[in-house]
Amino acid sequence: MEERYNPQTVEERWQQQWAADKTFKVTEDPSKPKYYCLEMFPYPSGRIHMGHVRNYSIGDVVSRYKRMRGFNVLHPMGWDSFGLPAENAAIKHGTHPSKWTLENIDFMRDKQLKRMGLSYDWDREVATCLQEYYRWNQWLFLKMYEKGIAYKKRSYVNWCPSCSTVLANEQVNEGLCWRCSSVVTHRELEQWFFKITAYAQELLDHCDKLPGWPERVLTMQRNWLGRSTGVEVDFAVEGSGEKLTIFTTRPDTLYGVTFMSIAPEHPMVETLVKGKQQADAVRAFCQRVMREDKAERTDESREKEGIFTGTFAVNPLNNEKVPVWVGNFVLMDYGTGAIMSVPSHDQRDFEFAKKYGLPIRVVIQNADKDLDAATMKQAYVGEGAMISSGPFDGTPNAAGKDRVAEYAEQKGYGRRTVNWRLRDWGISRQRYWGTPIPIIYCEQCGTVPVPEKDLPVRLPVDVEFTGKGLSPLAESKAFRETTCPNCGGPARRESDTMDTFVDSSWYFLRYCSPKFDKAPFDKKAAAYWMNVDQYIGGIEHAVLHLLYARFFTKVIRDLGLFDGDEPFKNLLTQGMVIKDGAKMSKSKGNVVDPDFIISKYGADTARLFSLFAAPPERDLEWNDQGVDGAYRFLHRIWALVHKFHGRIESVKPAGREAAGDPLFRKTHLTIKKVTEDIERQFQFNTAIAAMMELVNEAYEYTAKDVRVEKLPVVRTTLDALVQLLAPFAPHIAEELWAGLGYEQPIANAAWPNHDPEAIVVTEVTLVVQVNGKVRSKLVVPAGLSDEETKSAALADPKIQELTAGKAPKKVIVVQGKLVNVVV
RNA sequence: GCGAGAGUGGCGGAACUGGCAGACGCGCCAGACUUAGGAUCUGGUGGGCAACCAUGGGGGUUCAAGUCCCCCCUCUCGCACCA
Repeated sequence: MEERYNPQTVEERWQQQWAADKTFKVTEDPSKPKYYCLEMFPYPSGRIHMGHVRNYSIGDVVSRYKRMRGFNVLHPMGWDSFGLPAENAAIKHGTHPSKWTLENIDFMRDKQLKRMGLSYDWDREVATCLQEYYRWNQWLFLKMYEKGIAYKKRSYVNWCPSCSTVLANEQVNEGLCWRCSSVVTHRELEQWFFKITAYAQELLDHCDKLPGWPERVLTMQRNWLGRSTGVEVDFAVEGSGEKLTIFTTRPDTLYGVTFMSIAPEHPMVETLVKGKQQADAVRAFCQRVMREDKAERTDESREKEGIFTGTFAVNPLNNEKVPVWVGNFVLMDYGTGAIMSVPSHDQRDFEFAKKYGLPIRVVIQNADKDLDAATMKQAYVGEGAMISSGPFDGTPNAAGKDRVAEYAEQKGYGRRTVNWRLRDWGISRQRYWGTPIPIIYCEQCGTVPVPEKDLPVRLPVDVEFTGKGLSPLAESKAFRETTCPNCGGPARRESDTMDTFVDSSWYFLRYCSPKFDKAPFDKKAAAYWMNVDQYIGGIEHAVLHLLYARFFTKVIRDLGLFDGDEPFKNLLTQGMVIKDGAKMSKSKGNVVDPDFIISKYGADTARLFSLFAAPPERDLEWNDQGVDGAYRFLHRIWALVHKFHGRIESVKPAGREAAGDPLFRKTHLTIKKVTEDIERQFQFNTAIAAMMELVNEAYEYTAKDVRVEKLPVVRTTLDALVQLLAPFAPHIAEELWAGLGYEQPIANAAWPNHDPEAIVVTEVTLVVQVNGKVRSKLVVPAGLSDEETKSAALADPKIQELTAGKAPKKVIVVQGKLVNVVV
């Protein structure tokens, strides 16, 4: 054993050893409890960043800890390797996306992740851009197509002009592209969708069955799903046989309707304006609104505008004629794209009515009975009794909702419905570097799925990357032109690729049997390993990846491939790594390079600091001097072990006879504390602090020469310390373990248990308060009764002096801790 | 606006069912060893001379409040014309 800790040599040695021994290779073993620990796999951008270091350090502690506790731990890693940056690099530098991506993967695996000493089973590595993986995307797509879950439709979609592709709703934030923050526009296109809405109710219900998920993620998912119940009501359009159907959550206000509003995209616009004098003005209005980009369109502060179509519709409840308007705030893709407007009880309608001089009628009266349409300053949205509502007058509006709904259903012009904010997932991408959608268009046979035997539809390599015009696939004649699998006639391939979120929606299943070639995964292997016991990743995927993965799991279940409803039992969302109060970014110049830290201090220090500086869920403020502290701590442990190296290997650890020895006691307390901190929501920061305390105490204990009879205690302490350290700083732990004379790697050693007998106390320090203020402390034997404790406290001279002989009003005793004398 | 989370020394953060606020680390101060120290070790370190005062602010409950209750302020994140 070297005198001084040298992380570079130690780390290299053990990384090679683990690789040579295949220490972390696992197979299904029914005799052992399994544990599946997973960190979100990275996009191979070329370099890992501190967020990755933190993410994988957390996962590695969990995995190594569970291993030491006797679990058969599946801990895999792979690459989310389809995506735009590869294609952009191709356009800019002329490197093929495949070359760029595979080189990045090699670099990140061999030069970065492997240098971190992570306990992955590298034999299970997957890369989504390889046909061995993406063929199963295509296979799943075909199964979903058969079941009607994958379908094509023409609709208005989000278009990012910078990425030149369509985006799903989840991928637009405040009107901006999630990836490049460009302003998103609208386009009417024919696109492939996954019917995630068919699973909306189940996705919502199962939110209640995920107690291991952070509440805020579940809240975000519930909000995103956005279930609302209401009623659809048909209004007859005057002068035509057609009807206009609206959706409302407030059927209790149906008698207050004074006009209607429809979306500019509504298919009935043309019918409504036909032959009217304002027809051209309405068409122009619709055109203008539809040209607006998503950010403008959904800006809440935007002025509400509208235009009368010239046509009236009839409210079926009271047979009143109300004008039909087109409103710029009405959304085509929510509800029916048409709404009834009740200015008295809806703030938006109120403002709209005031602006255009439309009538206002109160139909819910408040408790003070002072609502008056003529004097109202804003809509009244509270509770009250229904008025001016025909047969429903006097009904409390809450009950009225149901009564009106029922009435409308009976009369045949209304029905109760559920509406979701969630839209179907648009998965077509007009880009090259993704999974080709396995569909062929035949002039004769129409849309024909690629037969399963013809999978995979491979991405052609010989395409051009110009960054202009259509995507490379659409421009490639060789790819596009094909024959119909049905009739053999000329046909054209679908040239869109799948959203890369498809890839990450089931990769956790692929890890269970990554080489399986008969199906996406081996059902038996998945039955053994699934679910993921602990999933760890960033909060930014709260409603993207995490929702899609839940959806896919249910679809895969319904395809009969897997028995389970949910993929991830427990979810840990780690905080960001920040520096100088801001997220690390090139533009701010506050990026800390993991390679630099690892080269300078070693991976163990990098891991230790990223776990020590904050609890995992919170943001972590990077501090270069804090890293020095972690480094110093490892040096201190090294020096401690080295001090006894050579004369302790043959010493047996202390047994119960050592009870009462302060270091022995502290050692067992530390085992208890570290174990509890890991079990209790992964409080790694306090677990490490506890180890530091033990080291400090061991330094004190061994400052002078240690007598021979105390060596067993020292042995116990050093053994435990190294075992506890092993999941956090595995390389140095291996080296020290060997230094203590062990021949088997600590990666396979057992986690220590604390001995309850060893932490029993014989004396306690009693805090004595007078009127709630600490006035004295005294050491008393443990296990005193309340009465004995009280006497001991009152006998204390300091307390006697303060109470001045007066009898206390009251004495509170907290056994073994505290006495409060109230005078 | 709605929802969630947070506010504790110079800094990152501890404090489990209410029971010694500030564990542990950084930084800082002093000392030791040193030609030297940005290495290492030892000690000290919330404020105040003190009584005392201190967990965003103000009330309250309690023998006792960072922790429980009420009101308010600030910050972060998510959602936000969803009818």
